[in-house]
Amino acid sequence: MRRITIKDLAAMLNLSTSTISRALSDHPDISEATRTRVKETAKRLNYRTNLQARFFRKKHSGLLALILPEINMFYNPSLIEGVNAAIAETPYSLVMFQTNNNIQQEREAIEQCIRWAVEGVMISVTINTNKHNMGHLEELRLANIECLMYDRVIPDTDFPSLTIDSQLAAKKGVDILLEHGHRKILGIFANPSLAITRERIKGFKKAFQEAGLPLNPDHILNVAQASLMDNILPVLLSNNTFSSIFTMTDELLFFTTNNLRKLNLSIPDDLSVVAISDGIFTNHYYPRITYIEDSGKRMGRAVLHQIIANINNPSKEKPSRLLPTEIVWSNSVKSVNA
Amino acid sequence: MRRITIKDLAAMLNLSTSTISRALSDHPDISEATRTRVKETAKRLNYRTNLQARFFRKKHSGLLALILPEINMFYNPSLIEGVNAAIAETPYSLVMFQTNNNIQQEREAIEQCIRWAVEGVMISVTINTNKHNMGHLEELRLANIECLMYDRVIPDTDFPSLTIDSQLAAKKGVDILLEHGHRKILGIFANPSLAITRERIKGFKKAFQEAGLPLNPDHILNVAQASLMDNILPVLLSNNTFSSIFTMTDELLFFTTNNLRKLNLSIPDDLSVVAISDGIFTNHYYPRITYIEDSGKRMGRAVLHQIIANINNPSKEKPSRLLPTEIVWSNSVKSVNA
DNA sequence: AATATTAATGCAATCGTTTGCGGGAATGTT
DNA sequence: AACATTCCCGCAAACGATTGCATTAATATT
Repeated sequence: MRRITIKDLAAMLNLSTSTISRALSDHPDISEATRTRVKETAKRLNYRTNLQARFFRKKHSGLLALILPEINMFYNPSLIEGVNAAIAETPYSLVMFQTNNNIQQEREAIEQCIRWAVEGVMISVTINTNKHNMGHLEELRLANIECLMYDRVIPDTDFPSLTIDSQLAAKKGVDILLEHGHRKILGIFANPSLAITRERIKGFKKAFQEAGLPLNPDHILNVAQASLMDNILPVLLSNNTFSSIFTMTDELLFFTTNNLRKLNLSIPDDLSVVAISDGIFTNHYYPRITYIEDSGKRMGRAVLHQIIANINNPSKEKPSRLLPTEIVWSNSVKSVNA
Repeated sequence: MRRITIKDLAAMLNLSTSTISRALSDHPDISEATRTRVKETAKRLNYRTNLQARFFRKKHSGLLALILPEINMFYNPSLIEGVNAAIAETPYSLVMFQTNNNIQQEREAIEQCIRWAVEGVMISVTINTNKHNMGHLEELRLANIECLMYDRVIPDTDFPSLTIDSQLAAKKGVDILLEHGHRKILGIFANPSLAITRERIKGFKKAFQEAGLPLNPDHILNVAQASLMDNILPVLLSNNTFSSIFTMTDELLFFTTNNLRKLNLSIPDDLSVVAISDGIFTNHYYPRITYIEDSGKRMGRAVLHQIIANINNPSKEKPSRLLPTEIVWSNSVKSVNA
């Protein structure tokens, strides 16, 4: 049973394919009468336009690509959800690629994007991608494909990007702790090769600086892999007398809470905790944690809308944007004497 | 700067497009000399085959669709990861749709699949999809598109499906508790309109039955939404004297651990716990939980390989398969006197 | 040397849809 | 009545790649 095509409809109705095509897309040239006649038999025969053929002829693909480095429990799921929710209201479809933080896989994903002639690429780069090995991103520009970096971005390039205002978010979080009298704050950060890590560390430092307080650089912990915290944190917490912890992501927060539980330390009685969080984990976890919201879902929506906007403004300047963040309060912060 | 096409190469090398095409795909008709000549200039000019055009001509799309009802922290992320990992080794690309457990969105997703002429659809249906409203799935069959249900499947249809052996997995989990002397076991299950829920409940019951033990039906808890547990569980646990808990998913386990923490009940001293789990959460959470592994990543891989196998065997029978499960031991189960 | 065989390439149609252009019939205008 | 418009529709090319078949040139066979 072959697929019904416009030709079939044309033959069946003694019309030309052009008339069928125009009738189906409500072209004013076609009379009301034949228009409904065409549409009815199209429906009756279960005709569906072949998007592959349509986009091929129209010289665009109707495809948007989402490239992500990895998928864990946090952030990326809600980002995917946001992208999917937003794309459903557009004529585009989403193709997905995962790079496993492997730059070679990232190159291949981008090759596929070019071959597919996707109209836009939303990419969160691998942990190893930087200014000096991003030739594959340049290929996108050469191929005239819009590229928008989100979350894990490479700063100071002429590719547009979309992230939260990481620096300010971190500062806000630390400010909360400082305002509650905390001075010995352990800052837990991800891999420093990530720009967002560096930005959030900057915010951490800035909070101390603007408060006119000294910062012990040993109080900044960088963990390349969150699971390493299970080794580091018990030692660190027993050798020091931190009164509070700030984590730059949900994943780090998760491992932090695990370790506090293991060490029989409770929040906020033994330690106050603030995090930058997507909000999903923090809104379900007990005890509730005060967090600076970095909603993956919102980011997903924003990224999708932005890339479509960029596609529709091929000439205009495409600036990088920083999304603002809000504090979501809970009881994970206790006041202490400064 | 237009995209380089085969025509461009042909003109440039004074060859026909057919020769270019064949040279690029190593057709034996083409001499070694011109073959390398073509490939070199193709590389030099940064030529990339237009997949849209190729697949259009070849009458297949090179697209596989993944349809999922929702994306939460658990299971689906690792399923997506598994699918992505496996598809990377194939010539296919992945398009994704999310239905938000809305059957209308599911219909639209399937419409898109047909329009795109995807070659296979991997679908976990919405909570509302059942034998009597699955007409949209029949459309796939009419369109000659392979369809494979996974995880949330509709049983007793002639669509092939892939799930774990839910009944056996649940039985295994409960057996562990029974063997450790537990008799008052709280079974926590998801929405009973899901086939996997019903299967797992069957397994729960079967464990008691085969052990020749009575089962109090009140000990089976069905929660439509996991977050509702925050209201139900405290009451249930204070009105009863359960010695252990079995949860059928990670999400239910997560809310369970939350509530135990809130109630100051510890695992396994106050309550033993066993779950069916993807393994990601359970391998990072403290305290560790003994679980029956239902790895989303493995499922993702299996689903992808299965649908490709089905595509390549259009005529053959396509049976539904049940994946086996293994127990992963931890210290979340304490022996009690029966 | 005539014929058969093989090797290398080109011709042209094709996939399903869109679209610029042109044309005939009906209607409107003077 | 002659002309200009408007309305509806068809013709045919095009998008980029693939492929059955034809064609030419080179080589082998007798």
